[in-house]
Amino acid sequence: MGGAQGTAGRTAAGDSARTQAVRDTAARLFGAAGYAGTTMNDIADAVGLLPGSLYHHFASKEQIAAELLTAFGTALTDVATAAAAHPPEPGAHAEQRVRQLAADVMALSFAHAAAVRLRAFEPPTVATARLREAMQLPTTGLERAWRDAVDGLRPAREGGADPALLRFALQQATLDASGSYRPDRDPRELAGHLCDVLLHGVAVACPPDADLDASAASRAAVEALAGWRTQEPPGGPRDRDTIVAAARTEFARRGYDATTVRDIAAAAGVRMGTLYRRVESKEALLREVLGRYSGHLADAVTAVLAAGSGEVETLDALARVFVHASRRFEAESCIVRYGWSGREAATSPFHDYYLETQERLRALEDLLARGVADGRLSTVPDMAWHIRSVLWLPFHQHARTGTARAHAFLRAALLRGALRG
Amino acid sequence: MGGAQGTAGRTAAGDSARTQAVRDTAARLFGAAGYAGTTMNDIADAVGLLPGSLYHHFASKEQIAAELLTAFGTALTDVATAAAAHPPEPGAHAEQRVRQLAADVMALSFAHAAAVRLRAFEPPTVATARLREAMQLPTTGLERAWRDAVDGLRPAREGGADPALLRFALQQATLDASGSYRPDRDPRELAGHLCDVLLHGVAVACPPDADLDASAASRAAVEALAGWRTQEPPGGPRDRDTIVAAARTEFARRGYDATTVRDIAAAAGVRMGTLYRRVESKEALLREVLGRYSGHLADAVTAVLAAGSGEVETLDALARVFVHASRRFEAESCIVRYGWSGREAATSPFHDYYLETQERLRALEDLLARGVADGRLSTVPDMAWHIRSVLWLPFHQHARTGTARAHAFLRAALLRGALRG
DNA sequence: GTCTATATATCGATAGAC
DNA sequence: GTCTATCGATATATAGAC
Repeated sequence: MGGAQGTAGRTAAGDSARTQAVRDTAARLFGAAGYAGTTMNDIADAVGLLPGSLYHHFASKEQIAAELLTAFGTALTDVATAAAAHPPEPGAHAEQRVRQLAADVMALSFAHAAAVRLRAFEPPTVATARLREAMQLPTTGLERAWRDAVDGLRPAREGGADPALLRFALQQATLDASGSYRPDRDPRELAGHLCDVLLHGVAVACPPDADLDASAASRAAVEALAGWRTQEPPGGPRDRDTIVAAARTEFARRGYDATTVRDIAAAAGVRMGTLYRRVESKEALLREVLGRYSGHLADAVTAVLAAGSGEVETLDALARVFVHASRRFEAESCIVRYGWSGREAATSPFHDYYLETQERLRALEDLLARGVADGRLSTVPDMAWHIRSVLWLPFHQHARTGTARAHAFLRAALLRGALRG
Repeated sequence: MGGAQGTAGRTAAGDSARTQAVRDTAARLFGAAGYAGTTMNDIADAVGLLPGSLYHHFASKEQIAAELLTAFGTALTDVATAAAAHPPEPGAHAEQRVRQLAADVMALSFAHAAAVRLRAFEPPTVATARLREAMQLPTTGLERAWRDAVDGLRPAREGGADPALLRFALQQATLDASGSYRPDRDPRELAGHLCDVLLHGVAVACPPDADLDASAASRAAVEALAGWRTQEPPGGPRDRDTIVAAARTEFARRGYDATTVRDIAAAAGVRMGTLYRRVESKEALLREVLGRYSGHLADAVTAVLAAGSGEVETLDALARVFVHASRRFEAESCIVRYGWSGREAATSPFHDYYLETQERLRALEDLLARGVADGRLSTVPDMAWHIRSVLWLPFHQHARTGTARAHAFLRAALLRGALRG
């Protein structure tokens, strides 16, 4: 197995060419704009039909999405089954097995980008019961495959990368890859470079923990993190901030698109009239939530970069920042994850946030370039993208993983390399 | 109790005037055009709102209908409870009790015409589960009230009117009255005249059964009924007649509006293309079904009227005809029952059939007028309407009632009077 | 298999009554 | 200042016809 997993993975025997065209078009649009963000009208326009005619091919919008998810699940099971067919062997082959699995899964993630988007980037509350069921991919086989593959690696040294977190990172990053990388890249090459980063690390020589903890960048990070803790006291019950806080919670639960102004008003305990007296629009609420979030992030990142430490120490401090950010701003992480679609459109309320993340990515690229230039960092193609996707992994979602353990893993894997001795 | 049961029966405390206006308007339109025949757009137009604005007042179209049905059920229970409060006494008061109950129920039927229409004249298949549940009126109390009232009447002579069928006729005719009479009549007067007809009969002197059976009208009726039995042999499987027969069955099951052309094609075992090759339109199918039906009815009625018997014998023969028609053309009876709304519109596919029923009603009126003129029939206001509603009662729906027993009941009640000695 | 017409329903936003 | 009732736009879906 392994190889090409093109649109063939989504075809169903016996379907007419037009039915297939509808499915493919829907997949493209779902992948780009999400389920709620894609209307039957959009699909019909793109295919060249009238909206009602779609219902000759599919019983409902939901059914199209469910079929895409099912096809993805089937393909994943096939990959896991093929991986299980070759029992793991310790030693030299082990790394190759991990790389093979990463490449296979990442290829699937790209081939089924719509399903990935639906499963991982769509808030569960917008989906009906049937669609939620289809979102539950059969990942037990895949988890077993990752466990076998990672267990085959040379046992970690004392203080090395936590194998459980390594499994988690590899599985999560490869499965959701199509949401983290640009679609024109080769997923198998990306998988290889991601493995380079996680298994071998990017620091040519890495200082001991004590030195990293004592760096100026680290101290700047810790200080910025302390600033995040300042919680504004909740004002009066009908205060504007109360509404913003309610919007934040609701956006995180349902996603921006699926959250109605009525939801927010109900959660804030006010009526529509009051809400619209306090805030301009639903979009303004999102901009405010994202603005505060991005401001906090920018403060911390700027402080770390300005501390003047070496590139390795700076990268370590950034890891500390992002690990804490995933926790402290879990709601905002959900919001941007769900709302990531259409981010590039200038009219999108996510656009400003998107631009700021692009700025931070460029700053990271500059940092890495300096590190490569002065010989402190090894180089890998698209290194900034890989590092960003690893820094943003939701480690806190993995059972009992606190920020300290997550940060320790990032040091061990990202800087020193999970396989390095 | 008893008295006025105007729109007050449908009001709900705490509703705004507009909400009440929406409910009342919906009731009016549902009563006139049925559930499927009334759109939210129609209601909104009539109230002076946009369709979407209706959803501020009611969660769904279904909810409006369910509230109307519930209000009708509550009012019926109140009537039954009030009737039970006065235990029945044998003797002179008994007839008055029956008349009181008939008047009360018929008044409710008129005040809740929309609910009556929804419950009795709407095919169950168009309703959702929740609406079907609301259609199940709490009639056990009412049945008990009718049993008590009718049992209080003087026991029937040997060969007199069957008390069970008398209960059935009174309950059915009063409950569905708003579907059988014009809405501008006073329901309490109508109830009184209906009781006159059923309890005292319209024949001044009624010949014995043997003479009725031997009349020329009776022989003409029996001969016409035999003609109905000629079943056209079902042609080829894709024959036009096969499609017409399938349409007849489907229309009866779901009602004309709710039956789709796809339903008919599936039932006939043909594809849409074949169907449209054989028949002109869905409407043409209905016209053909109703045309055959009306033709058979007209043949029988014309033959009976042309037999030249006396008015009493002729009426008895007509009773025979309609009792058999309810059975032989049960499907058609359902179809016209469900499709009765909008019958007066010239564009309605039911219009032709409606005109023919009007003709038959006029013929019945002429017959009755002759009978009154020559002293053979007693006179009651709107007599033809009452007789028609009794002749069309679906006796076969009452447990184990065959045509012979139903015809015997009509002779005993309609001609001789259930109470006459 | 597709079109045209139209159904029920939702949602962001706002005007105006209280 | 607050909230109710409304609009305008648009969503998903169905059905007759060809």
